[in-house]
Amino acid sequence: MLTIWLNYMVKKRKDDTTEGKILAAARKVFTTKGMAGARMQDIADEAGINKAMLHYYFKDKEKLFEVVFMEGAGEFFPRINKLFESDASLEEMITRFVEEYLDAMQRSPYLPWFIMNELNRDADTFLEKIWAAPNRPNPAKFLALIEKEIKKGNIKRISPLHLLLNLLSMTIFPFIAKPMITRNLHLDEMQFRYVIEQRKTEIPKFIMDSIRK
Amino acid sequence: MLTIWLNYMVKKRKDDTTEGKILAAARKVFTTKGMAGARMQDIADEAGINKAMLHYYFKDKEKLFEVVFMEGAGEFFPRINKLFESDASLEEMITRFVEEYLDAMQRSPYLPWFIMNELNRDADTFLEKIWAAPNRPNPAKFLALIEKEIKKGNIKRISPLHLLLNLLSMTIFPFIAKPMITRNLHLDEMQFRYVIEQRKTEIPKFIMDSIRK
DNA sequence: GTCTATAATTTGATAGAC
DNA sequence: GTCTATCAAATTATAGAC
Repeated sequence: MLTIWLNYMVKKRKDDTTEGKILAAARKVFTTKGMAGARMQDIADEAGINKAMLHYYFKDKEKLFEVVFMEGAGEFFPRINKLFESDASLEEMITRFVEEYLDAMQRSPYLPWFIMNELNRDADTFLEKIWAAPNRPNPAKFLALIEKEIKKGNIKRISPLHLLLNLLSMTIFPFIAKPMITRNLHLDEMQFRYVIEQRKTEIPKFIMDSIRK
Repeated sequence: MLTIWLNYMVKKRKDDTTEGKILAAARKVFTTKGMAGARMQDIADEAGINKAMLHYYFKDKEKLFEVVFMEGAGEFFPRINKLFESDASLEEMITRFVEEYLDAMQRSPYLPWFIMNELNRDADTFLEKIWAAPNRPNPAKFLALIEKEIKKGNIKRISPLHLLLNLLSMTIFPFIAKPMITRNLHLDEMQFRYVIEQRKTEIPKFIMDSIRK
């Protein structure tokens, strides 16, 4: 009885089903090599099965890629929205956004690069679908809040647009430039993680120091 | 006599030779689609010639890619070095770096993405070669200058590493995220150029406001 | 559902005429 | 140097046995 229950729990774990193994493998290969560079054979090997299974479960390469991409975009974009749609103060908003975003990206470091990458290749195809999703990125509220804070005299006069760009840049860029950064600054994996950890406080401090009156 | 001279001048223009046409086409295709996504046929079409010519001039795809990549990296990295090795003051250094970098990228907007992209794919292969080049990126001097300015009490205590990361992020990231940015903020090509133009003053101001005592 | 074997397609590269 | 036609290799996709 216990074994049945254990079996059930284990079987339920996504990564133990064939479909789950394929998805995990596809995620890994697509996010590191991109759509064009990924090979179906690599994905099959990574999943420990054969190519035919990939087609059995996901029809063709494009379909499999789309699942992985949309899943990735779904993780990448809503975190931006959390920032935009929260009711917190500006400082709190910024702090929490940086923290949560860096945490999420520590778990999937290749995600920012992967999303940006495929967006550069095929912006219209994918942005169309992301756009249609319920939690599409909407910076309007964040921009409006900054305007309000300026008018209330709480922060310096600054372009809301550029503040937003600065925030996103400082948070996301290090993951995209990771190979360049680790190499040029002689950082190993652990040290890079530590630098990212530091940025959770460094970025909000840097921003607030700049806009505080 | 005049026509001979004119002919000579015209023939000398790189883009009018077959080799020049190929290089220009390869630049365009490789920087937008990447090594894996680029097709030799696309390059040939873009150049207005046939595939055989590509191999006649550049042996194979990999060799052609390497020429384009190293040429691009040669343009991308030395501008970082100009910052690192100048004798200017910190503020002047930052201002000039941002200005020159954004100018260069306005001319080749896909360059940052292209370099980062291939570095993500094949970091060791290319960083090895870039590293061997005489003008390899060397942030040490910039980091040292920041330390000095802190000790002299000219600026706030701040982590030099994070300041460097912030500077690079804010300058380079918008070009990598261009499709996302233009789409989400409803910017057309002209407006994007204008925003970049604004950043030449916005970024240095943002940084100096943050680190000034 | 899973496998092996094979077909079909795409794409890089070359041969050979001009 | 340039072109057309063709080959060779890599890669996606499917057929069919179990």
